[in-house]
Amino acid sequence: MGITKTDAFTSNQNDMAALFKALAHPARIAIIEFLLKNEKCICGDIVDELPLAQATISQHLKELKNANFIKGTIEGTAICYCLNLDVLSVLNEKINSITNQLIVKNSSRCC
Amino acid sequence: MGITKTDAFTSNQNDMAALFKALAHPARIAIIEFLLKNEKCICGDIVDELPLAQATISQHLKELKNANFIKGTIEGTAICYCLNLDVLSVLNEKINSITNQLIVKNSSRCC
DNA sequence: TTTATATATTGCAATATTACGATTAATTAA
DNA sequence: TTAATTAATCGTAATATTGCAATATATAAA
Repeated sequence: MGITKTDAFTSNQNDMAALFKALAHPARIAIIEFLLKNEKCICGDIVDELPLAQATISQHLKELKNANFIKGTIEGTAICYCLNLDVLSVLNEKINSITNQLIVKNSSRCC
Repeated sequence: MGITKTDAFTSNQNDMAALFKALAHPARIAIIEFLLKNEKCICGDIVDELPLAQATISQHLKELKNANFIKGTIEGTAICYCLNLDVLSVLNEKINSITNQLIVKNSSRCC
């Protein structure tokens, strides 16, 4: 059906999936890497950097914004987008937690 | 177009996006959580646990397997699926790296 | 006010994903 | 061999995503 059975899963499972989904496209990874290495982080710069149309990049920025990975402030006609440390920290901790649980459990693994 | 411009991005960007994509569904998060807390990890058990049809779960398992998050060994008529620590560690390090870069940079942030 | 500049939104076509019933394949038990 | 069990694959319908041209919106400069 192409539709995810959201109701069938816990809100934590849905939230985690949404975080990963926001990062599940190379353009959005590229945007995050670009924001990491640049002080100035205006949409126009990203359009110059990536081989995608302005409308497409605006769409990817919107998805990253919806997932709270980035935040934008208006600077004249331009918009300054920056990474949001909070959400990245949350994601980091969740993956750390899974990896650590697995390391502990790994002595009694079945495969 | 619904098609991602894979050629336009670095292989590292594509690889990272693929890892995140494999985790971008609540059912696959649920499968990973299930494998984390259970010693026995056979497909049938997951079908009992999740409110999805066997064919659907098999598909999700295939995606996790393709991304190397899980590995399966044949046990009689059943298949024993387990988490692959290696890939989780790689993902963990990548996110750690991004988060740490951002923490260092955060003193001079623009937003 | 008019014009230029920068980003967002809309509409649409192409492709991908999700879900499931039905079937197939492979192994075990009888 | 036959029947039972388990997981993978196929076919298909419904929905989502990606990408872009065109347009809209909003601010700054002239």
